[in-house]
Amino acid sequence: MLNQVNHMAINKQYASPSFRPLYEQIKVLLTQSLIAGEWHPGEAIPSEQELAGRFKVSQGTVRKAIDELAAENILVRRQGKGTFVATHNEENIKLRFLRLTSAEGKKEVLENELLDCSKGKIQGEVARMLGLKSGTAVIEVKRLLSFSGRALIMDHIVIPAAPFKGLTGAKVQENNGSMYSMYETQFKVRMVRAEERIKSVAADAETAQLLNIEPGFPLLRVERVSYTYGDKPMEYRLGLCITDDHHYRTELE
Amino acid sequence: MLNQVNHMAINKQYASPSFRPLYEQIKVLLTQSLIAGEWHPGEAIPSEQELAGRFKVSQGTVRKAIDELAAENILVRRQGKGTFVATHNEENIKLRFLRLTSAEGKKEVLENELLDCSKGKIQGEVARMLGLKSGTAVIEVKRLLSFSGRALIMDHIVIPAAPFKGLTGAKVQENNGSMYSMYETQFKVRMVRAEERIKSVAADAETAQLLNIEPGFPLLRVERVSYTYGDKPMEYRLGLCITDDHHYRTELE
DNA sequence: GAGTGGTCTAGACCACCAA
DNA sequence: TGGTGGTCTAGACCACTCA
Repeated sequence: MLNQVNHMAINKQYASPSFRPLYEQIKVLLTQSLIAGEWHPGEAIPSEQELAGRFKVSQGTVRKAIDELAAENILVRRQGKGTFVATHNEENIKLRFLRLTSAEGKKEVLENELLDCSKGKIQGEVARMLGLKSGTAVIEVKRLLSFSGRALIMDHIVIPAAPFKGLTGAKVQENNGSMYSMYETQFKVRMVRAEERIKSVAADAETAQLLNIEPGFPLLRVERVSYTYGDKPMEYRLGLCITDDHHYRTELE
Repeated sequence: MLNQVNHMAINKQYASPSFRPLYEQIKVLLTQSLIAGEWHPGEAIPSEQELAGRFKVSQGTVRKAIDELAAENILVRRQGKGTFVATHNEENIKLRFLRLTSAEGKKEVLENELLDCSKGKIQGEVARMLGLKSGTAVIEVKRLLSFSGRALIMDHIVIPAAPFKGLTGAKVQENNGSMYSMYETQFKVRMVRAEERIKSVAADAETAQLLNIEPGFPLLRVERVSYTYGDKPMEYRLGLCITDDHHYRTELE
C-alpha cells in the first residue's frame, strides 16, 4: 500500500490542480500510524532514514513531515536519540494545559479532590461540541483543584464513555487528578490541542459553598474542548476559577 | 560586514561549543534590517535568491531563516509574488489580537469612542512590565469599544511617549481605534506578539457607569503587554470586558 | 564508534502570479 | 514569459547520545 501511494505520488504529484505535496501525504501516513497505536506516547518512532526507505522518499521529505508534526506538539525530536511521540506523562509537561498562575509565578502544590464520577447521557450544546449524538453515554467527573491548600478551581469534565471504558473515580484519584496523563497511560488517548472560551461570571450558591467564597464572587468561567489525533474532539471541560490571587495567562501571536 | 560575518560563519560554524547555525545568523540579520526600517510593513523584501547572494549562503539556508520568521508572523510568504513584511494594516487581520467573539461568531460592527488621550509619567508595576524607568513620559489613551452598538470594552492603553511623538486623540479617531494599524502607518512601530493575563473582577462604580451596567457586574480583566521586533515591550493595555453575550477565545497547543 | 537528528549545499523542476 | 516561492532529491558533514 505504501508503495502504491508513493508511486502515485511520484507520478502525479506535479499534476495541478489539486496538487498535494509528498510531505503532506507522509504526514497523513504518520498520523494514521499514531491513531492505529503503532507507536505510543513516549516511545520512539523509526529513524528518518528508515521512514524514508519505507515510504520511498528522500530523508528531507520525511524530515519536513516530522518538522510539522513536531511544531504541532505531536512528535518531539531529540538530537542524537531519535524522534518520540509526545506525551503529557512527564513531570515538566504534565500541566501543559493549565494556564492558571499565581501573581509572581511561584511554585505551588496542587491537590485534587474528587467530588463525583458518574455515568450519564449527553445532550444539548455539549453533545454538539463533542460531535456526539444526543443521548450518547458519557462519563462525568466533578472535582476541586487546590493550589497550595486553597481550592481555586471547580471542574466539570465530560468524556464519551466508549473510549474510556473502565474509568472510575478510584483511577482519577490514583493519577492524582492529572487527567491527560491518565487518558494516555490507561486508555491510549492523547490530547493534542484544545480550544477555550472564557467568560466572567458571578458564583452561584452551590459553587460558592464548594470554593468557600460568597455567592456573587467573580469567577473565571473556562470552557474547554480538547482534541485528539485527527482533530477529533474527545473531552469537554467547564472550569470555574477563583482569580483574586491568580491569573490566566496566554500569548497572542 | 556581511561577508565577514559569513566567512566567520563558514569557517567556524562547526566548531562546537557555542555553535550557532547559519540560518539563525541570517534571521538576526533580517531582523536587524526590519528594526532599521529597511523594509516597512506591507512591503516586499528581496527574493530568496537575492538574499542568498547577499549573504553568500545557499537559497535553502535563507529559506529556513524566512520559514521561522514567517512562523512567528513577522514575515508573510506569497507564492509567485514574494515575501512581505507582516502588517496589521489589512482588513482581514486588523483585529488579529482581538479575542472577544459573540456566542455564534457572527459579524459585528465595531466602534471606538475616545474618552481621553493625555500625557503622563509612568510608575510602579506598569513601568516594570514595559521595561521603563519610573517617571518616564508616556501617553495614556482611554476608550470604549462597542460591538454592534453596545459598549463592551473599556480600554486603558499606556505607551512610551518617545517613539510615539505626535500621537493625539485626533489621530486615534482618524484610525477608527485600530491602534496597531496606526502604530505602523504613523510611527513605524509594528507589534509582533503579546502576552495577556486574565482575571475575573467585579465592576467598580466608574466603569459600571461607562459600560452601562450595575456596579459589581462580573467583568473580564485582560492585561496585555505587546512586543515589537526583538521582543521589546512597547504597549501596556488594560481591558475590562462585558462577557455576558461574548467570550474570549484562545487555543492551547 | 555507531546511530540519531541537524545543517548546508547544489540543482532540478513545479505552482503561482503579473505583465 | 519571466520571476517568485514551493517541493524534492542526493550527498556531505557536524552535533549529540549512549554503549
